[in-house]
Amino acid sequence: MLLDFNLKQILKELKAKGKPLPKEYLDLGLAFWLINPDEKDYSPENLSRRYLHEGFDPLAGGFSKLFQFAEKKLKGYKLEKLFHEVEMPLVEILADMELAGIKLDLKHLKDLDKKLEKQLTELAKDVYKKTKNTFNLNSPKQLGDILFNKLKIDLGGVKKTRGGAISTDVDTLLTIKDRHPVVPLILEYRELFKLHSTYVRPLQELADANGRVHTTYIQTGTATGRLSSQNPNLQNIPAVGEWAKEVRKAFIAEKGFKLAALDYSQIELRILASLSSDPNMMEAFNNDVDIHKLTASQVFKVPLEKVTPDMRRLAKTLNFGVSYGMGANAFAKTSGLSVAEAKKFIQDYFANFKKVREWQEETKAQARQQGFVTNLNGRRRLTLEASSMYSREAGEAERAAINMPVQGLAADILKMAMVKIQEEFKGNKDVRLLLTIHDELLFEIKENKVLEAVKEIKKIMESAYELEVPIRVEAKTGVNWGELTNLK
DNA sequence: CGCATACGCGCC
DNA sequence: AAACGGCGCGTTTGCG
Repeated sequence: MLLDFNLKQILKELKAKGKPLPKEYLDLGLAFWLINPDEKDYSPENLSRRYLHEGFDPLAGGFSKLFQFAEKKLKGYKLEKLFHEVEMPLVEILADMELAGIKLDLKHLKDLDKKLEKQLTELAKDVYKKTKNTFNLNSPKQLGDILFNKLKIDLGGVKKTRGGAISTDVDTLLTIKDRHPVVPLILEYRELFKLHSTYVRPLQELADANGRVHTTYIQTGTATGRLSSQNPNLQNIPAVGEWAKEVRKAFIAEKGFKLAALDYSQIELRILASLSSDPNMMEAFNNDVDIHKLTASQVFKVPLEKVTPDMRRLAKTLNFGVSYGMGANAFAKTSGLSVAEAKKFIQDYFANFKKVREWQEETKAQARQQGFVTNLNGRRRLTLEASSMYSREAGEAERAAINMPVQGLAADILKMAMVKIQEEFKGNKDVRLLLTIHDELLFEIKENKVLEAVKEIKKIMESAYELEVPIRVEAKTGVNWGELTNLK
């Protein structure tokens, strides 16, 4: 039995050298992450410091002693199954995904790069002209000074930052966009600069000799059970808007292959329906009704046919917000309603989904009383601040507490599906899992195998876990990530 | 000079 | 005045 930290890295190195993998291995960092996922650092040095007060010196006894210590805790917390059957098998899967990487259309990126640079130069020039000033457009401080001190734009409705400065974020710029002709230019500059500096430019630099980029997944990177991705982060590639589409078009399939994206439809809301056993919400999913539309019809008290796109959009915000514990203030801000109206909508929402509120209240009580919450698989997270005397702190912990069982189970379901998919397609060179984006898996599949493989993957994903409502997966395919089309 | 922080923003 | 859960990253700015 090989016990170590960073086993993914070890496996990657062995694979790269064509050497055989150890028969049995366990990752200690992962074990300790399951025990307490809120630690930032899962190195042996830090764990030693962290657990010293329990009369234990991990470094003294070596990794074997350390694992004995972890094993006891995993057992006590009923986390062994998650550890041995989900997280550990995932290590090699992630290693393979990282080694595979995803192919980039470097020519497309270069063209995009040029277009963005040209646009940015023009926009900046225009901004300097309209403000009669030359300054660093990327400095919120300088920008705020120009907009509100030099141009004396009205401050009505403009908020302050944490540090007390006048905010220049998108929300602020949108509220003042009709107060001065330069503001829309700044909004556009912001959008394009972000795309260029965060995506288009770095991606080109990170591509290997075959034009593929290799992310690194951090398996101990979140407190809820999700994965995170870094260097580059391929879980936050732009998805909305025309420019975003151009960026996504740069992610392509190898010659002879196609990309296939399979994503869980409304997985978190399905989980919420299931956990709360809310009859109303369960019925929607059992009957395959559009949940946002249904919510709209109930909150607005109109028949389904009378739901307008605006009503649906509002209901969608409500549906998402509720699982995060959103209050009237935040809902008002994101929906454009007044706080009073927002409050009313949230009330109506919970009147319709009574059991959802009950479940949330029970979970918050648990968080306060036991100091931790768990999801259906035993995945746990400490919630010590839930009983804080500071209401802001307690509120934050409560919101995290009601979110974790939902987000954490969604993460588990995806991970369990990944493990099953790997078992099914082990050694199959025609089907490669490339990326995971929380509720979505992106594959590269040999052209003539796409239909067959996608059908099988979809089946596995939809049956990876049994909820009280059906789980649905949508599949899309195409030659690049920006132009995928539905596959049914 | 390097480093940490503030700010802002991309995704689910 | 008042944070909506989970992340990673680029740029600016101020500090040692």
